[in-house]
Amino acid sequence: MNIRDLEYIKSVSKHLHFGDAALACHVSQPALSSQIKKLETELGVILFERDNRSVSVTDAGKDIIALAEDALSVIGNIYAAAETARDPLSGEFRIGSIPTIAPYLFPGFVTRSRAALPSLKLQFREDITDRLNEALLNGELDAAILATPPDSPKFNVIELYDEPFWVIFPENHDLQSFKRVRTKDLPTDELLLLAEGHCFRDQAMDVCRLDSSNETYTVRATSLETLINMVAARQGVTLVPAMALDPRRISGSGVDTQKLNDKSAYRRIYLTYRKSFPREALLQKMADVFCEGLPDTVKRIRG
Amino acid sequence: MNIRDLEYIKSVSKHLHFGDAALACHVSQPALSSQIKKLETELGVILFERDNRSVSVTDAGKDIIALAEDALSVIGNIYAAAETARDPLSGEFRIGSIPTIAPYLFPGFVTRSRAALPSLKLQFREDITDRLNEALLNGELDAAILATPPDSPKFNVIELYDEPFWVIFPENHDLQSFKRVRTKDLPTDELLLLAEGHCFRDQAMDVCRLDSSNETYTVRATSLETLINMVAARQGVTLVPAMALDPRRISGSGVDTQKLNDKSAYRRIYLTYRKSFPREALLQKMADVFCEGLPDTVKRIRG
DNA sequence: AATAATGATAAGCAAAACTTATGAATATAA
DNA sequence: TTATATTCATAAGTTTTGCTTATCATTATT
Repeated sequence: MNIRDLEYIKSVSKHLHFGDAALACHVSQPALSSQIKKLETELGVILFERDNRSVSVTDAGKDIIALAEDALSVIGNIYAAAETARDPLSGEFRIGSIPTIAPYLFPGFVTRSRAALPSLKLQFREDITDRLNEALLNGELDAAILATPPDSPKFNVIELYDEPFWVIFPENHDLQSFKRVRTKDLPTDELLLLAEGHCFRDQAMDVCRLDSSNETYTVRATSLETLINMVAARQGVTLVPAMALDPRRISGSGVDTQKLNDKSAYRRIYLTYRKSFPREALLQKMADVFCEGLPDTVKRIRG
Repeated sequence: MNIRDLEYIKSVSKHLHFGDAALACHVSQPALSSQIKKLETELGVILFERDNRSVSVTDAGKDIIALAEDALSVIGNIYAAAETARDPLSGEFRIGSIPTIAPYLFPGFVTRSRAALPSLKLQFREDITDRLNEALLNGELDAAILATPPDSPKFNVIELYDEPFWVIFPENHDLQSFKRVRTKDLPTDELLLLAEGHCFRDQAMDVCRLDSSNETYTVRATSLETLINMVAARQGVTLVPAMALDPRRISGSGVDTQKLNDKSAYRRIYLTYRKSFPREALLQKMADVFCEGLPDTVKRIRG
């Protein structure tokens, strides 16, 4: 038996036509026919029932072709493992993050990684923490940038940075008079929050010592942009993580900002990945690239 | 890459010695060495670190050899599946027959095949000839027991037996006085027939030299049971093939029977299958099992 | 009856894999 | 130190395998 034979029978079972199958395998039809015949002899099993007009897969053939596809998939993994071993900084990489990080962290990262990791093919996904953790577990993602500690014993993390929280309030709001705003100064009845499922909602409620029983507002934004716009419309005040403070957006938009001055008013950002993920070197390098471009409003942990 | 290459690297990783590994693979040491070198070139990864005195597996090699062992295991399953499938007397088999054969032939066949073909999983279908031929052609059936010669040049047949026709008439009918009934003696105006599409209808009309223009009756039964019951109700007389004569059903039911005494008053029963069907041995065996249990009223062709 | 489609077969060639013989490096023993 | 043994690599030549092109046989279509 031969790996190519497995490709041949897979191809025939797909095309149900020896000529087309051969074409797809880049060999002549007689070559494919004779290899299949030889394999059938070796196995002692007819895989395809064919007359001069049509081809079908026998019952035994179905079982064997399913196994052949399994084997080919494992062999594909061998090539992939080799490629990874050859250069862990190349290949595909799927990374996700949450709506309160991705828009502020990923754009700069893309730019810098083009230089630092030129042969890496990145794919991004933005979703809430729970779904990212799930995607990570089942292998849909290779890593995620999260604001929560590892969710599973199968995960490892690289700690990236600590991100303080800022208050955003309308111009001429009472908060303007404070030199240093602390959580106890916040008008919790005016506080605008993200929707359920967003971890920053929980984090904001946490530093303000609110729990769900305190909820009086029906505002459920799904982005910080929305929250800031609502503050500008004098609907209330809100908290945002430091990275969301874009001076160009803030200035002249009718809102003011202050750093929240409690020691505990920050969140830690992690690069999370499966312990079994084999490209450790790539993860370290990516963590570096993430941290390179961080603004001074956050506190790096690495480097 | 080659399946044998996977065996080679597995062997080397086990022995950590090229000579011993080659011995275990029944090849010369240079053959094994050169194949491994070629594989390493193909993958672009060194699998074994060797100096002239010792061999060790590289980190990349460990991953790849683990995958190679996975692949070899799946390939082992292919051989195992083939071995299971090789027994042509095992597996699924879908067979069909017509309403004037199936009820009389299949029950006994099921019983006997449980002994003779214990690992065969049989599926039965009862339908009219045309639809069985169609099902056979498009692979829905593997074989059919029919009373008509092969319908397509793609079919082969095994001839099973010749089945005489019998007359069934009400007790005290005129036919009772005949020692030997011949077709010319039949009261064709009293003849009850199956519905269109049943081959036995055509066969009965044939021996009686009737054609469709002679039709005067509206009786269109779809089973011989119905015909016999109608005869018992003195609605006419009918013909049935020999296998349909169940003495237990006939005796005391108000009907009498006589074998039709013309030489040509019989039909031949065939086991029909696609020429391309690969399990010839199974078909022969099944033909034997079918013929084993035939009553003396029919004339076997085989054995 | 002619044409097209399709899988099988044949003949010849090219590539791959194997064998034996030998080389090169190094550890071991005298 | 020098000879010997061990071990993987290399070389040369042969066998095996797999491929290509050309062709056949069968069957469906026009």
